[in-house]
Amino acid sequence: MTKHQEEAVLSAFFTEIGIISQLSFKAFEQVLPHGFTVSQFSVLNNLSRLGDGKSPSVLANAFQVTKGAMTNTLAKLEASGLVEVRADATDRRGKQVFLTPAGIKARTVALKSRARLLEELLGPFTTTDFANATPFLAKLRAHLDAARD
Amino acid sequence: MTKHQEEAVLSAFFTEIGIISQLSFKAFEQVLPHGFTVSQFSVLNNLSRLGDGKSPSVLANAFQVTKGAMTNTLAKLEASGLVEVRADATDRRGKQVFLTPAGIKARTVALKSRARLLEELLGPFTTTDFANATPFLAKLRAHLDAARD
DNA sequence: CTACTATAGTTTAACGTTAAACGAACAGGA
DNA sequence: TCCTGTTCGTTTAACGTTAAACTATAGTAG
Repeated sequence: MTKHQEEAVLSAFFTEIGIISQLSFKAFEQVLPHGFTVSQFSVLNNLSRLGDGKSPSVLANAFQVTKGAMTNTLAKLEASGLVEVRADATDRRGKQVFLTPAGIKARTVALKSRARLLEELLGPFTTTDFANATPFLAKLRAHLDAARD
Repeated sequence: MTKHQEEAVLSAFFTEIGIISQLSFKAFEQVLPHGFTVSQFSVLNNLSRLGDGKSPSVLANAFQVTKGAMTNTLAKLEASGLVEVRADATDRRGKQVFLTPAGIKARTVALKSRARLLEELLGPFTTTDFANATPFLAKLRAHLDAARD
């Protein structure tokens, strides 16, 4: 295989990845309640799955987003009453983010929408198709994450 | 496999896709000459590979982007002298986009940067790994593309 | 204690994008 | 010819994001 052909293979791979990412992201966003973004859902989901009380900067790190972006996302969530941001008692610079009952409810509703969407995205494929494809992607993601300077 | 587990499989797959897309996109952008965006490169590359003289709306469609976004991208490319936008003689509403010599050169330079980057992204994997993963992704992409209402 | 450095969160300007409204030009049927 | 609807490209406001500057607090070495 020539250098040029190898390049074409990688290029095709990343092109497909990019398009799938864009299409699935948009599809998810369209299924969410109006004005509710994927970022906001992701924060809610993270707090619910992994526990709340996290600081904004920890969340920003988890989602590979700047602190400014997280300030914005949390402000929206707080304005919607889905999250409560309290001062950190042990570090007066810091804050802690907690889910409200409304936030928990909003998350479960969004989760159901996502479940319906995923079923739709499944299309002619089987769960096994996706399960088979994932390990390589996970390894690749880990490599890219580590190689990021 | 329970409904919940199936959901987790799909969710994990799309999560990996999203992260890989974001990381590789950013890596590519960082490697491009300053002020040169991936969108701009993509247009140049499309015109070079598939022939120029295309209209802005055809390009907007090809990249799944609004016409307004393409207006913006083409304005930047034209301001940099990488592209020439001419009125369409047969349809006075339309325009046609042509590569300039500088545009062709800029594309080949960017292409070399991309080749170096792809080699880096290859990491511990082989070209075959990517080649094996691509067909499923391509089929999935086609499905998502078709299912998009 | 005093500096110095680092970290938490906010704010600002800039960017690329979308959605929607718009004028101009085309296409088809009455 | 006129009407109706469609398409082309641009413009505008709004959005979410980044990068960078900034304030306030914390940690640490002298």
